[in-house]
Amino acid sequence: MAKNKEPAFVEHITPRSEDFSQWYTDVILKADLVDYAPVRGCMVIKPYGYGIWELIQKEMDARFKATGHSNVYFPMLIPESLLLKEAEHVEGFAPEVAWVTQGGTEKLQERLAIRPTSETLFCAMYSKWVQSWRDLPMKYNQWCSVMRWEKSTRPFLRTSEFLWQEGHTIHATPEEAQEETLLMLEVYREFSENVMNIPVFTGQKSDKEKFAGARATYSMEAMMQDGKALQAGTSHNFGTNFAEVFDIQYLSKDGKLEYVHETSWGVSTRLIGALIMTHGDERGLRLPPKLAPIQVVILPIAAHKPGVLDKATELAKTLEAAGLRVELDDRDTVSAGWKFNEWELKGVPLRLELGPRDIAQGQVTFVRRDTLEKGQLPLEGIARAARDLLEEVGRALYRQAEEFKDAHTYIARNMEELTEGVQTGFVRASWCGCRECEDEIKEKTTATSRNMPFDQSDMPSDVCVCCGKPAAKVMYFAKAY
RNA sequence: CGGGGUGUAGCGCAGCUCGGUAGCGCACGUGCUUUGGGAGCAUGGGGUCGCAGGUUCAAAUCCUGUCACCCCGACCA
Repeated sequence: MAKNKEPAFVEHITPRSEDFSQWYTDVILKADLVDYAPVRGCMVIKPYGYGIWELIQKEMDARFKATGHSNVYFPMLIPESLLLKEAEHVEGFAPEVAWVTQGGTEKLQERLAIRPTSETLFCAMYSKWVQSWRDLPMKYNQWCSVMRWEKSTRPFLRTSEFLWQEGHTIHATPEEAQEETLLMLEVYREFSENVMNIPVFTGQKSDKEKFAGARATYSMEAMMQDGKALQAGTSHNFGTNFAEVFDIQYLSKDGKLEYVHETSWGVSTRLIGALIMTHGDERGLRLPPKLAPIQVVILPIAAHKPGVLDKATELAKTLEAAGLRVELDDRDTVSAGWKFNEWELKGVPLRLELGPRDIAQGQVTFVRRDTLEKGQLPLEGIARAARDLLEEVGRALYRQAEEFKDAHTYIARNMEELTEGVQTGFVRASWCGCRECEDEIKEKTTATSRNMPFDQSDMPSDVCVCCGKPAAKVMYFAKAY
């Protein structure tokens, strides 16, 4: 057999190196994460894809609770008058709002927006609920879907309706609100690195790129394997901007009426897109162990031979008892070779093969999805060994992503270097801070400002990469999804 | 929104130029043989050709419109 030929399964997925976009589409469809819905721009998230989202929710929600937040549910419809209250906010979202204009057979007196985000609704309710400083802070979160009438869509990255969580909090002081804003960004960063195994750039957005109605927006930006940026989570500080418009006031300790300071923060099913584009390879998905709906797949080999299936079932039970998410693939309708490729496409982090030879020697054959490294483990103590291996897979995925990120992060001192850098990655540059330069950079390179790192100490240059005037900030630039 | 492409069986495609009984591979059903990297043979089932108009004795094929999806741009927290 010709060893240098590509294996047959490669024909089923467009090579990642050849066409990254098509590869992405092929992988999500073939791994059975989503399907296109009959509604324009909408997708159905299928069981395997939704399983990933459920695990994201579970991990994320525990972190929200641990930082003192409670879950609530707000309606999906927003009266037009409410949405129109904050001018900057409306301007930002108006072009992509879907409207309900009729109820049953009657035309509505006032149009209702299908929520593109819920700041205005939260504000309306907060203004009813807050009386005194004793009511503060209020720290709520909701898991829901929102709708934005996007012109061009891609599964998980940009769809008309998408699932997310939106946290909305109000505080007595600016200091508390800022602390909350940065705390939740930190929650997102920790989650991304430890649960998704994705390194991120955290920092503050420019005025141009900040959220409509926010005083300050912070983001985490992840680098995809084509070098483009994916905004993976945002945290906003509104100051008293919305409070003044919606009249959210409280009576302070010394008896004065004060406006509350408000924050909001969110992540969405876009994170699943980030997983795919960060870790995926030519064979398909490589899921981080903490988010894999199936962490270990067990393949009985020559399952018709006596004892094999029993032993495999026993192995599955042992691992399940140890708290692992296990699938025993005992299908007799497809060959072992087929199963190998299928589970690799679906990104299961660890595969255990159990055949007559393994059983005779009291061992199991393992294959790591991240490296495809193959070896043997004793059946004795297998649960512990499997758990250790899964942890190592997670660490290895992170290391690999981090190496890629570091190798594709460049320093630019002039426009030539910036232009070249954003072709394959992120560019760290000094910036004067003015909108004109940001626009010019986008015009010339199609790259946008991503965020300004918190550590501003290491300036690439003391003049702006674009206009040559004195530099004010270190900014990352990249092409973005 | 602009440029390019694609819609024919569950999936991948051919047929369209030049109108004349709907095809192929995979998958699926049944039987036997197989089983450690995408098994083999035999046999069988499945399609208002994206949708709507039009031309014609006759349309998957020609004409008009429309919808959806993919890629590249533009736009966009």
